[in-house]
Amino acid sequence: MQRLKTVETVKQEGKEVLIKGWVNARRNMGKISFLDIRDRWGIVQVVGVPAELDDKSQEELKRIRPEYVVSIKGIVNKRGEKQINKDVPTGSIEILAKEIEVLNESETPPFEIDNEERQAGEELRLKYRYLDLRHERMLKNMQIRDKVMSFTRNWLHDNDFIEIQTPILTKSTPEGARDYLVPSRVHNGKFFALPQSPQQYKQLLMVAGMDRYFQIAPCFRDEDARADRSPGEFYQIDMEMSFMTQEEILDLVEKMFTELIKKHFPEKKMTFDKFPRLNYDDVMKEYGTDKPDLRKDKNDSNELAFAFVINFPLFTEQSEEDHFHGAGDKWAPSHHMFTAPKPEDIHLLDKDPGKVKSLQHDLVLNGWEVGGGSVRIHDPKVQEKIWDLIGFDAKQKKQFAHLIEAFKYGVPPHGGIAPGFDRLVSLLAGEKSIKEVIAFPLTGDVRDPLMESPSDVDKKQLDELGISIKES
RNA sequence: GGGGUGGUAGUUCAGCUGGUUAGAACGCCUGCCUGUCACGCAGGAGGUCGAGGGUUCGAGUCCCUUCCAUCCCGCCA
Repeated sequence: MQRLKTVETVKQEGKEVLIKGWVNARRNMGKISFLDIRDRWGIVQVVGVPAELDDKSQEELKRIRPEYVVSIKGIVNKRGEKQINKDVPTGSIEILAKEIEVLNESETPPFEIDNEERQAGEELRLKYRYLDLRHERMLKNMQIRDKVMSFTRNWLHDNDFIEIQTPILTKSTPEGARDYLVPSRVHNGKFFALPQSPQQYKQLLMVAGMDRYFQIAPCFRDEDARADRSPGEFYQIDMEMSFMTQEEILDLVEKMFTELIKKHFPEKKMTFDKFPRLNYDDVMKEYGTDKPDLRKDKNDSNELAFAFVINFPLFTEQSEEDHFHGAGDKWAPSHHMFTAPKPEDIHLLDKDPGKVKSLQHDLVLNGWEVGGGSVRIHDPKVQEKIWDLIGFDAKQKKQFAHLIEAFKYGVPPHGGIAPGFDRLVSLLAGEKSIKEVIAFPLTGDVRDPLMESPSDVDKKQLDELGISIKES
């Protein structure tokens, strides 16, 4: 006999069914007991009456405790008028048990799984994440994440994007954040870096003629965590397109997210049908931040106020001691060094770099930055000029020689955007912290209490890598 | 690197200006209960008050040191 999902039993009135799952609750009334059986799809009530059970099943019924894994065969009965529970999808029926088997016992969990108002501390939740994920809310968050992931994939495929995996072991370059480094065994003393974003690869894919690329890309940055910032690793919906203007890129992103909300989140209210395109200068003046919360009701997590911020300055000025990664001048790119200046401002690069606006665009949602991108530089001469302005020396330029080399061979005008996947899902799930939508997140101080990583390694491993560690 | 907040039962927390035997809720164990659905009722077990030192007749409470957790700033092109 095939097992049914708990929620499917509601359609099986009068029939014999087999269900398997966890004991969510047990209510013992003396001669009659009720069990709430939980699986990924929901909960169904099982009625245990000794007279209906063989000896073995009676014994099994007695020993059942919460979180035991059980297999139950029984008849689906309609509940009496007074017994109907409107709060549960399967509340109109119950299963009269005929055979009960305990498939596995469970120790008492270290915290109450189903207690919304008294939730365990984060350290404990993460140490026992597999129990924490049994919570209805966490299951829902994983399902939302899955929906956003599959919708995005399908939508982009339907719109002529090709999904391509770029390397995880790549090269450390003087870009924004601190790199995670991976020592090379074959080349002792040299290191791979984990990608902060597939930025250069996706631009090279445009040179390769892929036209429209995307990847749900893992990104790694060794910077400290925040509520909206996962430490270590996170995902971006990384997109790059050839022959597209900035406005065409923004239109496409707007269309994708509008259709996502319409299809999977019909309960959400969009503040703007057409995402406003806001000037950076105006936004800073009016809201004092480049990621304003534009909701009409700031407390309504069902309201979604998407907007684009454009016309960023190409550079930000920086102080003497705060040089851009050792580079020598006072200008740092406000987005990244591949961002194109607005064509009409190129003449200002020599005279007044601070006045140059760029083709950068940010996507903001309810006060969070949920994506950034730009139209890129595709003229090697302009790229060279940008590097000079941020003070790159010959050695630093050489680290990007491959890109300049590639740009000699017919590079199309191109640009892209990378919406932050985890942030987007957090906002759609109504969660304040990004950790709530990641199955196994790291703690704020970059640990995994479950696996206990990072960890020590064998001396033999270190020797192979040519690494010695100071004894403390 | 800097700052805020916290650490008391398995969990979430209360515990006042220092003063008998450190409490609550939930969870757990035992018993009773044939219509519950977070069942109910009766009883019970469970604590090195993060650790070390100090002040005091007396410290969960005050002081010092230290460890741990969590949030924010810096940082995150």
